Amino acid sequence: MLDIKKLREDVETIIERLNTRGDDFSYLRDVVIWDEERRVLVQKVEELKSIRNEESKKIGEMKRNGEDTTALMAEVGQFGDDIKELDLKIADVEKRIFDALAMTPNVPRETVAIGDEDHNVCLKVWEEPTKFDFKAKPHYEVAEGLDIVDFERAAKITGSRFAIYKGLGAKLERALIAFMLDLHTTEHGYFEMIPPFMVNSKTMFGTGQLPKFEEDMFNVRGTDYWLIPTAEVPLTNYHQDEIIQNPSFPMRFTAYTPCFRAEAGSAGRDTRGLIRQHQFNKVELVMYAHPDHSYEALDLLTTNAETVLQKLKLPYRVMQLATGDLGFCSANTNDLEVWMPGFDTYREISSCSNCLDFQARRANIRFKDENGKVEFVHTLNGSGVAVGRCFSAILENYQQADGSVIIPEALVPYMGGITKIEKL
RNA sequence: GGAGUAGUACUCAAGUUGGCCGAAGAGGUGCCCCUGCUAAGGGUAUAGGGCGGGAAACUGUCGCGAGAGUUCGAAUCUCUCCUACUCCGCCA
Repeated sequence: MLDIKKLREDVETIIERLNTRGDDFSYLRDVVIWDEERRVLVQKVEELKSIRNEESKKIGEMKRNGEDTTALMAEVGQFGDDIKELDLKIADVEKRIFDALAMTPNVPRETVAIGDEDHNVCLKVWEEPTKFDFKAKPHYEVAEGLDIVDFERAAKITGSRFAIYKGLGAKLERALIAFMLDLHTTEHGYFEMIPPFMVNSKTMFGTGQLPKFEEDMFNVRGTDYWLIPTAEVPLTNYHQDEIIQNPSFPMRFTAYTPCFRAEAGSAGRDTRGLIRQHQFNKVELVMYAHPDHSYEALDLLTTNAETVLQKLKLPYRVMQLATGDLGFCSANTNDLEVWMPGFDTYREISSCSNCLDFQARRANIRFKDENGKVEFVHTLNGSGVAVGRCFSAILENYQQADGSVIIPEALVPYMGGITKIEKL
């Protein structure tokens, strides 16, 4: 949620910068006008309420003294209707403002390149793409060759875009989850949680999924519960409606959860394999940062996610997203893209974002500093990393000519000493 | 899932024949005094926050789980919802 006070101050600059996302945000000028209307109405109604409060108090005193109050009661009664009418007008204008702001994304950081995804900037390349002396297969062919992922039966028991991990495939997925959580909790200072995998609408609003992206989520029929599209949702909302006393920033949370996405707008894209599933596993990293230091926190968060890929020796690059490619809540996002030999390209495996106070305003997450000043925190989130895509990247980068897959050294302890997955 | 009870400030808790309650009291915490440096005693302060007005001092309004209603006026009455606890049912 944008700060209405900032919008008041300089609506033109904000519109200009929002427009770099590739949409038209000139409607925000109306929002500023509505806000002025609102303040005029508020002043009027509060004046009336003040009088009414005073007169009502007087009635109470008079009644106690046994005086006749019918005249005064009738007089004050007149205020009631005016107050009611003004309150309705205020509610109406507030709803218009709220609805508009609820659908308005965050303002991109000034330093972010302007344009669509072709303008994303490569900040870093780690290691050269893996070389093979045979033709590298895509992960789904490797997986099916080893019989460790079953797409057909998943389609039978559920539907398309689902997978069943089997045998050493299931073990590898589980090993990755444990490896990532251990890394982040013991070496990077994150606090581990297992949150609910369903959340209510208010929580979905807090992190920006609702109201705009409703069709991308799964809603549990007959309830106000939604399957989480990422653990960012429950983790970021953990301190929803709270004032955190003297926090030690950056506060760090991590969780493994499955993630559920309807993929409404991606029919026909990535239909084969594990890249785009309705359900996938992810280890998520969430930070609350001091407003003055949230970009340092973003660097740290990105580095923490990178460490996963470095320890697994998976080549990747870091891309700073251009304005047109930024997510709704984000002001600045670094994507980690892992090298996928089977596709001969880099694919996103983590997305690390600084949302500034945008989500904190929506979820009402504040803190009180030593001076007693109450402020919104800055929230950040990033994958640390997407487990299914990491699994796929391992299959593609560690595949051998005979169809087997070497287990990355860092994972061997988590695989019970197994160093290679071979066809049985 | 059924039935009942409750939800007041950092904590506990009074207040529910509507007005003198934005809220007694206790604990906790801050500051001061006495003693002394281990207890203990006395005094005093301690809603935060949202939304407005104001250069500021300050001030208005809304806040007693949430929302709506009745009324000149609601913590107190009515309705809906949420949460916790107890009992029953079911169950990993």
